[in-house]
Amino acid sequence: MRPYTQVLERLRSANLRPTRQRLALAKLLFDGGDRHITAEQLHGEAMTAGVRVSLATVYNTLHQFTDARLLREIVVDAGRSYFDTNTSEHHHFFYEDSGKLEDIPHDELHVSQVPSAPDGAVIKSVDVVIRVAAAQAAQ
Amino acid sequence: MRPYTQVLERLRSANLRPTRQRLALAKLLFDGGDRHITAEQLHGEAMTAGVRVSLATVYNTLHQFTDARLLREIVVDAGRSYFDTNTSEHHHFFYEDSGKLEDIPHDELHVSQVPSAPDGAVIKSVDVVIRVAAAQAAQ
DNA sequence: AACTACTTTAGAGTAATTCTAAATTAATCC
DNA sequence: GGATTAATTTAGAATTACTCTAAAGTAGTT
Repeated sequence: MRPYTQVLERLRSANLRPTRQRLALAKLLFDGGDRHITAEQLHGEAMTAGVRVSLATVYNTLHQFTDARLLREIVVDAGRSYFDTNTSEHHHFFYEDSGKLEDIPHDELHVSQVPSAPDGAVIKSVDVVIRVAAAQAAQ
Repeated sequence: MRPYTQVLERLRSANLRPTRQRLALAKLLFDGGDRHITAEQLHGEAMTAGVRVSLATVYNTLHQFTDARLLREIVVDAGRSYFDTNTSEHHHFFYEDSGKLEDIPHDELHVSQVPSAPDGAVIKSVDVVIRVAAAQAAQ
């Protein structure tokens, strides 16, 4: 269990204390490669791993990590937020049947001719979601 | 108030009876050009217009219309579904500040090199959302 | 060790949506 | 056109995901 230098630094620069709960959640989030996870799922994993942490703290932590750019929030499903440990620019497949998300590497999909934002507004992100489902009638 | 031939036909082909509530909601939805509206908003409009209809029926009707391809459901905001009266292929600007959606015509934005769906799955849609906010720190 | 500010937490509260079971209405059949 | 059957609507309860609150706990500082 080596010290998470990157996490620690990010926490410090965001003025977030490296508490037991934040470090345990960071370990669950960032030790498994690229992940897409909901708050309830992460809370479940913490419980399973024997980490005592409340659901409220999981929500707080996910939002703080998102603000600190350690996570990215993804909305693809009504009434549920996913958090993505991959913060680099990329897009997603969304499996409607299972509710799973999968990264599409940045170089495998290109959006061209992005219209400019209206006056006084700036583009915050360009999000592409390709929804897929078990083979049957498409669209 | 001419008879909504298209709506009536779609309802018929979806085995949905043209009830007072469905016809009134169809009128509110399809009489104003392209619209992006939530269930609560539509229910509010119905109330204002003096149409007696329950919120449950508004939800049922929106989903039935979506299944009948009269509407398209759009998820851009955690915990809120929008319904779009424009069912042709196009994408959206989402104004994070106001919660408003705006169409991007199909020919103004192009997604290239769409990766193919994994085996056994089909692509149901490719949705692009450009999130914009009042000018300040971008991304 | 003491102080102060930040954190965590249980549980209440909220918003959007879905469910349920009873009442209503539409379409069909004589 | 009234009776029958099946679809529809509805109020209100239930559910889900999430946020808030205020009290107790913990971290960093002196």
